[in-house]
Amino acid sequence: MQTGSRTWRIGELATLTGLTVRTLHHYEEVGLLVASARTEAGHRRYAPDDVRRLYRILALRRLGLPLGRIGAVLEGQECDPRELVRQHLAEGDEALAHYGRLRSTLAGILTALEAEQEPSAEDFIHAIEEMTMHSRYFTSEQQEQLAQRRDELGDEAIADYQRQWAELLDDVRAERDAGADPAGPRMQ
Amino acid sequence: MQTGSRTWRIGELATLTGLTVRTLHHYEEVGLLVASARTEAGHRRYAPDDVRRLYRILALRRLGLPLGRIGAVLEGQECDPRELVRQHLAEGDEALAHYGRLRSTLAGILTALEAEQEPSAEDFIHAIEEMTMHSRYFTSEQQEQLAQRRDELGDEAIADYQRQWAELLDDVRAERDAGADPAGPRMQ
DNA sequence: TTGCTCCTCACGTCACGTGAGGTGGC
DNA sequence: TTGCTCCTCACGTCACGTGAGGTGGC
Repeated sequence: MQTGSRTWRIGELATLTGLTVRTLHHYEEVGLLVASARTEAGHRRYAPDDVRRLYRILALRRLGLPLGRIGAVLEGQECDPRELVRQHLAEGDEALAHYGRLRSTLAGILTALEAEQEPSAEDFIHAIEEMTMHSRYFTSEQQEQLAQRRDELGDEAIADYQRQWAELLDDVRAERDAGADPAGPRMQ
Repeated sequence: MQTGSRTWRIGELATLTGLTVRTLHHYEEVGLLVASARTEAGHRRYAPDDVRRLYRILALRRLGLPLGRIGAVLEGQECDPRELVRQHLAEGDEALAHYGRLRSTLAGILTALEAEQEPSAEDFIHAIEEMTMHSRYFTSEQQEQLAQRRDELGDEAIADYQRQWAELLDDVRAERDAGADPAGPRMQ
């Protein structure tokens, strides 16, 4: 234990790992990495065991685990690591699929905007509305929400919901077309 | 202006959009969507124009824009929407590439873990270390950081840095192998 | 003695969630 | 009168960033 082995100062670890000093402070605050010693003046001294732990923290962090999970893994609290990795993969793949859809939407918007020479914010909003709202009034996320609610509320509630949305948008559209807005070239 | 057109209560909009009431409160706090009227008792009343604005907010939010940017777009402050979309695509694609690398790492870890029957946290950490640290001591993100620093600090500083990391890990390893740790089956 | 590093508060970020405690409208 | 909805604080979340104001070590 008390072999005179090398210790590291906080700034050294920060430089070596690319973390900031504040980040190491934070890890200590949440109990993830507590310097095993202090000098008389209160300066942190990290022992080799601390460095080993930090090294593992960084590895786990690279996987995108939140700090709490990292702590649990290091304390051996994580019951089945396979399950953790599987969940993590599933979440990542879902995000991936989500971005796939978003990406094609964005690309479509960009194409539409590039057809104009000096696109205005109005054009932008129009392009977005066209691209994102094409499935009648519902986006895919909203449809997922709907699917959930269908279970909770039943079909007729959903039908009612859809009727309300349609009514709402019709009202809004009617309002606009009534020309109550004298603000000029609202529609080109 | 004062046509007796329909108004909506905050709860109605929440139900219709799938947002929470709190979220609508928040949008008002940050000035993104302020109800255009209040009842005597202070209850918010949303006019058709408000609903139209909310509709656009939701469309822009689906693109993953932060609320501040959404506000800027709606006020016409966003100078070139094409540039915004391009940036957004670039950021997304970078995240996509990042996840691609992470995904294969995760899959490798999972394969390694599934070879065991009852993997321990130790196995987990080992698998991660193997997978994430294979490029000598540096992960790809750290290598990017290094590339940046190389410009700032110069090559010999980087070489020094690498020497320190190697030395550090050697020290730590020597410490471990010296058997100062009586905690049992640390290495299988 | 001059810098550079270190220390501890403590507030800010982002988009809300989650009560607490009280009132309005059908 | 009973619920359901609405209101305004105000703190919590997550992983730190960013000063403020002061001390330690070569």
